[in-house]
Amino acid sequence: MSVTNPVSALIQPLGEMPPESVVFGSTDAMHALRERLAKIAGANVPVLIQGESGTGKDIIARMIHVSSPWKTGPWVKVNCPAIPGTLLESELFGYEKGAFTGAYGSKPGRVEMAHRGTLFLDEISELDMALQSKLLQLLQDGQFCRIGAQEDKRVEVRVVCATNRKLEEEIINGTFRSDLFYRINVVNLHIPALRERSSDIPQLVSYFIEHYNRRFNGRAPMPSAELMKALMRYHWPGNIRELENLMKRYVILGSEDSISGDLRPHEPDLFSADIPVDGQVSLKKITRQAVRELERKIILKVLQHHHWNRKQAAKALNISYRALLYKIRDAGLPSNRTPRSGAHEDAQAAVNETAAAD
Amino acid sequence: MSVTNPVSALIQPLGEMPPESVVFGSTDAMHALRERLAKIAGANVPVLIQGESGTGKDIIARMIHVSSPWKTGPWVKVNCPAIPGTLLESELFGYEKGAFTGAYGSKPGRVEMAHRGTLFLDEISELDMALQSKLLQLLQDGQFCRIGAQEDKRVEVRVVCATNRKLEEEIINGTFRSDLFYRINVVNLHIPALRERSSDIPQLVSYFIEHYNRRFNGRAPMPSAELMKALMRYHWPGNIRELENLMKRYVILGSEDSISGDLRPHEPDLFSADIPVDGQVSLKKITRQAVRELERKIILKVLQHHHWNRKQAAKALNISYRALLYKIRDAGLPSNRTPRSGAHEDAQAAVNETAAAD
DNA sequence: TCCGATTTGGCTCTCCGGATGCACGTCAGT
DNA sequence: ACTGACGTGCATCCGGAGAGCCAAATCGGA
Repeated sequence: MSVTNPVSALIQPLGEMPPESVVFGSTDAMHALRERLAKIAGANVPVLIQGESGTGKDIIARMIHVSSPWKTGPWVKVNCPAIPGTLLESELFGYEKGAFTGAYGSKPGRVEMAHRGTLFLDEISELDMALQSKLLQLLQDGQFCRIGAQEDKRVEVRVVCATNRKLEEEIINGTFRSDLFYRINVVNLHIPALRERSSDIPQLVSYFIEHYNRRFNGRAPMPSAELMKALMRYHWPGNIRELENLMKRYVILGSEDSISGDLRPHEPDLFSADIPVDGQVSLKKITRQAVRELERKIILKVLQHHHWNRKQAAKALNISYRALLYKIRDAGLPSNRTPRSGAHEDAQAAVNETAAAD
Repeated sequence: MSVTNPVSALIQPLGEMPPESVVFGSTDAMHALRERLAKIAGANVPVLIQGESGTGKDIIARMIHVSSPWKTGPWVKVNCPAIPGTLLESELFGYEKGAFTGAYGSKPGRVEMAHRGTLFLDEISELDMALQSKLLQLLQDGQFCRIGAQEDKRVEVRVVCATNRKLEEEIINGTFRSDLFYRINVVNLHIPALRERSSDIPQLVSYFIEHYNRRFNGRAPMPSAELMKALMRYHWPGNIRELENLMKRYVILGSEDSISGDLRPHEPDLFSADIPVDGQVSLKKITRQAVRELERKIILKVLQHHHWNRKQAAKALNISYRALLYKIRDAGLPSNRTPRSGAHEDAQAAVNETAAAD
């Protein structure tokens, strides 16, 4: 999982991908995933890949590409959060001369570049509303429009999206369009977290050690049984990427001690709202958390209903304006929001276009 | 003008539209809708289409267009929320050279492009007030004015609007002009949600399966009776679009298991974040209620785990013994004593009995 | 039957988090 | 410049949660 510059490097070195057996391991869930992938690769339908950060979503996406009929076509990856709002649109859809100050020439967007190939949108949850709409149109009828252009263009692209968040929640929060979700969620690949398939860890470990031994001319031996056990017990918040980096360090430093310190055991999950009968769990904290959560949902809903007019919302909620602000703040909701359409700040970027949704 | 181009794209492959029988199904409400549509298509009056997201408002709108006398004219669709505020105006009405910085040339708007054709405004509730006014003028006397232009222009367009919100409420909220509403609401087509016409689902399912079998060279059989029942029970928040995508997935993946997981029945969440949109229902009350509910569950569980020993339970919950008693009381939990040798005719025992004992 | 332990309810008192009102500054539209 | 909505800081106030105390009820055991 070479982390390259998110946007450049269009045609990525596919050769660096680890062999299939390593990617998938031997867990049931991953077997199912592999089969599913084989089935869907050939059909030109959008794919949504969901999985925690570091689970290798980009590798899966690339595998979809190379096993599809468009494998000879371009492979274009766009890492959405890496590009600030306004630029992302021009990056994706391109622009015509004079579309905005500084646009002296015209430029094709990534979407066009991906014609007859695969367009991979990483972290799609980060797209702002306006771009979501444009993307939706692209998915609905294969059309899009450069910024500042008069007419629509038509492309054929296979779209693969990835995210590490639960889009369902984003929809409830109002930060993701539900119609876009239904559109990209035709096929859903959920990649389990590494800790959920710890039986694959030995295989991965040996692969990485071998790989880095070769690359660094190392002689690091297989880890001891105890260390392997520790590796399997660890909960890997960074998933495979973390494992890979740890193995890299192990090979370079060459001693087990140098990494065993990082494997501190399973910290107590503070957010498990469930009712852990066993240990002491302050009821206060749980209820507090729950109240926050609930308030957040309600406030969000009411605010949306009132077009983010806080005064009205506060009145509707029967709390003081000031209190609502408090709650909004510590609910982590956007504290500055232009009233409509969710699109803020960019004065003049996005132009044009029908985009879909009914 | 280059109108033809954008519009060429807009003259969409209507061939891809499902046959009428599928769009409408056999529900009474949809029959009525079809008749109504036939009646109004020919008259040059504005139409307002209301229906949840994904119910196929755009298809209906297109059907209006193709069955109207202007079917040879352009079909122009504008998705309002896709375009941030200021730009939408130039997009809709066009601008003259020099109207604002960056306007080096003049540009016709979508309204002009739709001359002698149909203009479809999707999600019209997202229009801001200023544009609502301009649109109102257009509807009233067929005139509009490019940004920066001196004189008005005149066009003949059939205007069709769609929204998934209740405009009546928007009016009350002051976010939609009532006069515009009356103007576009001359004919009102309300499209029922899919869940409200579940008897159409089998027909739709078979249509989609056939369609996608053909497109993907699939061999997916009709779903089993149980699956069909599940499909009809599901509440389809994404309406037809969701159904379509689910069927797509079914055809591609080829197994019922691959989709049955998505049909989980309408679970009302742990403590649902429901209602408050309607009237002003205080937030406090709701949260209070929710907290009670949650506390009740937790306390019950902890108590059971501790064999109804309140002292231990209180300690486990990190609250004072006394406080636990309070909570137990106003959670309506059995406040009786060791239920063992009940020489006591407690009204509400019922619960514990067997539980305690040791 | 009596004594101590445990449980429970009722009653205050205190304390703190959250809610409020007010003042002031900012920003955008007019 | 004026207005209205929004954001922030500050002093204040309120109510509910918690703690402490006491009395009554009940049980176990002698």
